[in-house]
Amino acid sequence: MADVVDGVLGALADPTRRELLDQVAARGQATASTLADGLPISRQAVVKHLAVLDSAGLVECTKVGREVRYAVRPEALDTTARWMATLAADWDRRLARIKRAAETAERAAH
Amino acid sequence: MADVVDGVLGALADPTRRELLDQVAARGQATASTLADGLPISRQAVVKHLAVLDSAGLVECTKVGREVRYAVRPEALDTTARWMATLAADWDRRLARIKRAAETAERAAH
DNA sequence: TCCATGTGCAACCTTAGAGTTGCACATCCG
DNA sequence: CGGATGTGCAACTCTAAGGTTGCACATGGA
Repeated sequence: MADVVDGVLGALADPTRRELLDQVAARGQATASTLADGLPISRQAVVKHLAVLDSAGLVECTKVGREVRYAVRPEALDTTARWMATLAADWDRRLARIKRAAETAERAAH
Repeated sequence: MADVVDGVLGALADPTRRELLDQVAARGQATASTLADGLPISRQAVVKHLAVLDSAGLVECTKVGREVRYAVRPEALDTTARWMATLAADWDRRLARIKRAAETAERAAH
């Protein structure tokens, strides 16, 4: 799971890749050429981004004739969301414990 | 919220920063010098990472005498986790709709 | 007061990655 | 078949980010 999270976080760090994901999700399917039309970057740049997203498990690609269609894949994103939520909850628990300990010490000081 | 998510994703993309967050969370409080002792990088590198984490809202720092203590702050992480979970759910809905449409078309073709 | 400890600041090095361009290769269609 | 369209591959540029080092500036304690 750590590998998945690592890949997803690395992939989502780039705003352009998030934009690409939004586009692909909105269209259901999309090719690198089509996506490049709607962005201020070249097709090759889009291809590289899609490769990163693919190795992170965020998209999958299918060859249809001479074109390659990309679609979104929610599993890795879901895994990462759960990891993050768990981490946040863990932090909350630790902070609550620390606060409690501080209050106890405070009372003892009086 | 987009700003928060952007900052958090950028900050969490680096493995060293995730390690730092783990350390800070585990200790409750920690200084840059202390953290640097347990990592193969210099104090200055740690300071830079903590600055990134701070501007992402993932940690907060307090000056105590001549030292600066860092602590974890869950809000931004929680916000990002929710954003991500919502996005994953959105993708799921879209994919389900597409699948349904495909099956309907399949039936109609017979 | 003097020294040790902990930070802050600034200059510098190095590399990963975001982006580009050019061209070759495959596939569809008139 | 031959041209148009869509990809793949490779070399190249450029900037930002991670990391280091050196030194100056505070603060606590003997």
